[in-house]
Amino acid sequence: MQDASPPKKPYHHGSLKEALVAAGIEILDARGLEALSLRAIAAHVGVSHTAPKNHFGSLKGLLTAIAAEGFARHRAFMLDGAQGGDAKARQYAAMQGYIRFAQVHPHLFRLMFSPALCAMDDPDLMAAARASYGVLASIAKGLDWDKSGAADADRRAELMLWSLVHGYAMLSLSGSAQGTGAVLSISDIMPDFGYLPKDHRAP
Amino acid sequence: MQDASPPKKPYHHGSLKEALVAAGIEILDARGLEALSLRAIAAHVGVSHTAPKNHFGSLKGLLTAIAAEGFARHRAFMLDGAQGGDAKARQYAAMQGYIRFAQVHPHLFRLMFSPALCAMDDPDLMAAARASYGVLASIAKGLDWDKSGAADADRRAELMLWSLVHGYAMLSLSGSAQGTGAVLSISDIMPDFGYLPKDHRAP
DNA sequence: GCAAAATATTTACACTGGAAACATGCAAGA
DNA sequence: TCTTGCATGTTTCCAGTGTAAATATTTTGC
Repeated sequence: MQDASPPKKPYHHGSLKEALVAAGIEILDARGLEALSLRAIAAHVGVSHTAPKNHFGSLKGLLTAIAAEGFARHRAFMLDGAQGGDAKARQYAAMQGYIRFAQVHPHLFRLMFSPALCAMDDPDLMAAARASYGVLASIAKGLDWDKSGAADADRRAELMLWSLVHGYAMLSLSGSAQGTGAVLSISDIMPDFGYLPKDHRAP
Repeated sequence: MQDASPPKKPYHHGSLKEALVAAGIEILDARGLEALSLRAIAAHVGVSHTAPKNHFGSLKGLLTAIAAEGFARHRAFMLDGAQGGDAKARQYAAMQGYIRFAQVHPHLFRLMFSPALCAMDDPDLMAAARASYGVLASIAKGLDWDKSGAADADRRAELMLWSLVHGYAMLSLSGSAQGTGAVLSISDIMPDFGYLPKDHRAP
């Protein structure tokens, strides 16, 4: 009787593919993008620096897989804390989750939007990114922006919301916005949410 | 009788410092970030690959200078086409200029907001970035956002506008937003400007 | 003119990602 | 059981990178 998990069980290491992605995220969080070399990731797992090639083809392939996993966690951040709340609470949780993720995983967040490092046309990455985008898009409807009644009003409202939140997150990481390093709040850029409770968790 | 220009006139090359920055931007526009190596820039100017060290200290120093020049051009893009117009035309020109710059110099634009590549605390870079930000901030007042009357309403309106425009520009470069490659318009994310004339110039 | 400083080159080194040849371990078929 | 085939990793090598140190060359100040 075999395990019910997916049939692909690597031979030697056990599950090198996932281990490499996990190691990449650990290094990214601990030491930043500069330290994220193919050799460093491989050494962290305990294999030679050419082992990843079998699974990912090249460094870009590995970074793409890391970014895809990043989008999955990104989505989880947005969904976290929104279960069982009303519409407004869900809106707030999603937007604040977007920003909180960028603060907790700044280097991973940048990697996820760097076409020079990731293959943006990778199917897995696109699927993960779209799933993450879907969370934000679903709450855009309830914001009641763009009351023009135009045919593409929904799509435009999504793009507005995404641009606003993404821009705020990016600027805060670039160090151009502020130097305090304080916890960012969506209410800084959305007056409508100014009355909502402060962050319910530490950074 | 000497020239009235600033006293610092380099000795051998004539003006290596500026030539290196210009070469860097050329390579960036023509071949992207991956091709922007210290050796490539030096070869483009015709000096050894260690020559830049005398002027910039390290690659990071050179990239920082390139980013500073980028902010200067960025500011020029926002001011371009806004001379003599009314307030609304100036608002439109600035925002559209912000986005158009990101489209014309995508790699330079990314570099300007990459703390891993530039020294964001460099005085020259900070001054150039602040000057560029000032253009956007000056038009934020006229947009009449955040009518809450709060003490920091102005600063918040600036941050909102900046986040919105910057996020839109960044997302369009990441390839996550759309695949058409069409000319971006600020009216895509600002319904208020939907009635304004289309771009008055080709991309 | 001469010493000192600024500017640029040469050389060397540690590091990177990738390619090729080789070794190892698992699966299935005779 | 033995053997063939394939997926998985390692070893070795290579071109390329940024940086440091020693050296050469030119310009400036006196």
